[in-house]
Amino acid sequence: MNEEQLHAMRHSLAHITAAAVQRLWPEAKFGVGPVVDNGFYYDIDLGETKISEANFPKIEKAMRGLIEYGDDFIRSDMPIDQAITWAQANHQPYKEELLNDLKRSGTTVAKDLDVSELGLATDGAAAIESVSFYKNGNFVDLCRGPHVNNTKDVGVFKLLRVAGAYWRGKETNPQMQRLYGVAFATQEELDQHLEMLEQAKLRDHRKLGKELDLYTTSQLVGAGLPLFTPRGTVLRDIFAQYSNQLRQAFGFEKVWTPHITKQDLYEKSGHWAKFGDELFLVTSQETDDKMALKPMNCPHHTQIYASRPRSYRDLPVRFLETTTDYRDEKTGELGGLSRVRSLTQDDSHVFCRSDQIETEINNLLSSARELYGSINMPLRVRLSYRDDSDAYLGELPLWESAQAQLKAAVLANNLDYFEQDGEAAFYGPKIDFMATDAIGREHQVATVQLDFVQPGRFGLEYTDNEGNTQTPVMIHCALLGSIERFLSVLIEHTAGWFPFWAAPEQIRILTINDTLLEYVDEIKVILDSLVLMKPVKYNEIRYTLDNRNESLGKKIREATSWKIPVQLIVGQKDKDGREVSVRTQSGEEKVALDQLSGYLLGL
RNA sequence: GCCGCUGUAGCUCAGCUGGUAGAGCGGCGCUUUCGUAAAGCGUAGGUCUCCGGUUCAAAUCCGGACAGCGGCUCCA
Repeated sequence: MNEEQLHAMRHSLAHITAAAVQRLWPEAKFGVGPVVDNGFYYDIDLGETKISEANFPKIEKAMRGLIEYGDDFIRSDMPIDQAITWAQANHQPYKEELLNDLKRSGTTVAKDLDVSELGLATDGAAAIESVSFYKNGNFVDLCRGPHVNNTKDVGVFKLLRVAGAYWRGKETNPQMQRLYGVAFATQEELDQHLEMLEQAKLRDHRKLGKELDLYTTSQLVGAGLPLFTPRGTVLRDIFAQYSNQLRQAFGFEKVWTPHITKQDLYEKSGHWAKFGDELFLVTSQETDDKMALKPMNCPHHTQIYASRPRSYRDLPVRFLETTTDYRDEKTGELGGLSRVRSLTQDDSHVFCRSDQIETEINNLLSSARELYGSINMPLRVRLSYRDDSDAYLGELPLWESAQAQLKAAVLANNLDYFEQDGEAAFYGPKIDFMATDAIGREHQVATVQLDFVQPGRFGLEYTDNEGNTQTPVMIHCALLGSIERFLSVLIEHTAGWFPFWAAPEQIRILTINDTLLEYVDEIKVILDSLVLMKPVKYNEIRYTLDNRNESLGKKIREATSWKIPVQLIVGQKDKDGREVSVRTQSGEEKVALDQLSGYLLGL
């Protein structure tokens, strides 16, 4: 089956879903029902009636009934005004709205809805005169098609979930119920897909975070405020150190800024106007100052820059700070480590002349490539541009120039990229690195941002070689992004098998009985003196000893389920041969004691 | 924030239409010193997330809060 047929099949199933719902709830008002990855959905307004997964058997049964009945999908065309009358007569206000849009401009205007998916005209601004309908059985729907010929031709499907979704993606619109289904040509493909979802659950960072004792949460501490255990903290620290080290090589210097600040700072930066309702406010009992927990660090760093006069010879000035920010995200947006209210950024800011932008961005892009290369994580690069809304500060020509410079940098670095309007920060465009989680959702990790706005708002200056006052350009960069979100992606990417250099517990020594402790001491002397220098410098070996009175099998089982990369098994035979049995994911081998250091350094 | 679902021992879960809580793993104790993914026996753990309500009686029904999950919206 080709893509087109699969598409028609899934789209037809969306119609059959709607038809089944209409049969069960005749008062249903329908929105749109497009095809998505692996399936389809249909948005339906049932008023006070709420569909839950408990209703799925009933709906699926009705769908199967329609499929077995074998209605043809029959296309018909209707003049647009007649179609509007039809929508009114059938109490379908959402369809009526779509038809009115079509009549007015030839396309629906909600930017988040893929109009071609909706089967609606996409020919630009010209008003259209007639629209097509498809009918299967008693269900008639505005639709461009195409569909399969007959309801019997839809393959196999399964309703997966129901979720709320705002009409046309606008928060102020009524909320509809979105019925999601997956569909494939054969039962085997459907089973494979469901099996893949099951496998993905095993990599879920929330599950592994608990199993591998990386982080925890507490109802007393609050939502979106994860607590990191010793193991999780090793991961946080080692990646932060790596990220810092990469930039320190390019002249970045660490700074430190406080976690609370007067509101004035954000009013000046422009953040207050845009994000004021997402700040945690702090009250002072001593002064009338209005304070907030810092939600980001760039305004603070501007104040360090501004603390003394700067010459063109001083530039670029590069600041680096790994620090935790606090954002009062909407509760429903929180989840695992990927969206939290306390997020730690490996943040940095370059203040430079415009002729230095290219080199600085290249340095940062190469740092990002090295970091993600070291963990074999493929990323997509998103060039995040502004759109024509009024959500952005600064002059349009500066934006256009900034966007062109970022694109040039991405091209020069041969990065796999796509461009997206409306994803920029309010102060400038971004190069965002996107990673994929276990079930295919994308998350932003590294980001490089060009900012011509904040230096001006804060009155930042330097003196050029002719003695004139100039405004520097700011480049924002985080390589990990939020450490919490980075870890969520890392955990799912590796399924908890972290690279040797990053594993919280790198080595576990497993003894076979308790007569070997003197020999174990010799091994410990070797491990204690071992320090990795790549990719992170001065990375001392982290090991433990399992000397419990348990079977070797049990010790191996436990060490493996903790996903410890190296198990050193020590028994009488190893002692006699002055060697150890090294067990890794790729198998087991004997290593002579005097070669152990070299062996481990080579991992 | 919105829509839907969920919350039982440290973990994974059982507990039918209300009659007052159970398993496996883990923990602890004893025995065992055993070379490649779980040794044997014994034992202690729970105001069933919290607060209210209905009832003779609530883990079970209802309301609220808190927390988690799937989406929507948002992400400096």
